Amino acid sequence: MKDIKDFLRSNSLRPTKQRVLIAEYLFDGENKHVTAEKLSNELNRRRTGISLATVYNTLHDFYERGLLKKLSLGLDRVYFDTNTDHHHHFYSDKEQLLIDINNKLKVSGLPKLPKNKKTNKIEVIVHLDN
Amino acid sequence: MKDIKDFLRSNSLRPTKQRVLIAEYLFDGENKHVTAEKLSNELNRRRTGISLATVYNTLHDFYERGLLKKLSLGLDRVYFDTNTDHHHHFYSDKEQLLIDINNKLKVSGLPKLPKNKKTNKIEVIVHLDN
DNA sequence: TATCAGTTTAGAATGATTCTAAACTATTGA
DNA sequence: TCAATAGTTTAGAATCATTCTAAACTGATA
Ligand SMILES: [Mn+2]
Ligand SMILES: [Mn+2]
Ligand SMILES: [Zn+2]
Ligand SMILES: [Zn+2]
Repeated sequence: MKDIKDFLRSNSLRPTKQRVLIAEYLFDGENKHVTAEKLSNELNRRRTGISLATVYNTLHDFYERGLLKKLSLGLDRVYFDTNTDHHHHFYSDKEQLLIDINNKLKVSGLPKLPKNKKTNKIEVIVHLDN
Repeated sequence: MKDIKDFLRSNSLRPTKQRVLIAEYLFDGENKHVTAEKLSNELNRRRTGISLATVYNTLHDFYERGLLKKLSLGLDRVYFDTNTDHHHHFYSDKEQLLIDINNKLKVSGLPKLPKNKKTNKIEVIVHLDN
């Protein structure tokens, strides 16, 4: 798609066929939470022949351009989030469940910050069971 | 210390000299956030000769007995928290900073839960910069 | 004190991620 | 058009926190 190539170029990324295929999947309109492994599986399902190294490189490139958010919620497995607005999550480690909370959550009652520190962002994770 | 041996026994843990030394350090009255590596370094500083495997085993044993909380905040490194009350954190990945928020935070404006799910706990992480 | 379940330990294994360095390709200026 | 080059892809090695293995050790019990 011409659109996706321009999208990549406008983010200082050469529109290689690998990046085009990955971007087409990730930015198809619906928000996604993917791990490198899950994305790689999906790309294999599509017979793209894209290597796992390229999946990692591309996710990292997109992240550095601000096209993805990076989530480190549980142990050892990084999620990349196509929803780059500030938002929160329902999360279940056991069920590999990750759902956006786009509502305006409000967190009140915070104590004063440590000296010489400023808040970067407030992250709310609603851990689910059952 | 007799107290610590009883404390361990009352939690179905044999008071070996390794566990006694680790418990003495962890439960000395001030709340701590330790990684296996940081705890191992501290124990080496004290010339205890406790192996890293035992540090992992003991942290895990204490966690299973509910004597520690487990925190997976950033990438790849697990923190164990001697504060077992429900609480939140100021956190800086870059500075390895982790400070308890014991105030009664309030989170309001949550949307309805996904079907057939219930909230286990709400975790608030205030990410700090600078 | 003998027995045995529980514990400790060194070292191997695991697994997500990063690194390396060689082959490949999109871009561009002549 | 196309050579030159900077950027990209890739297989496989390396990294590193953590877990596993299985053999040696020890606290509890009778
Ligand atoms: Mn890891
Ligand atoms: Mn790991
Ligand atoms: Zn999200
Ligand atoms: Zn804490």
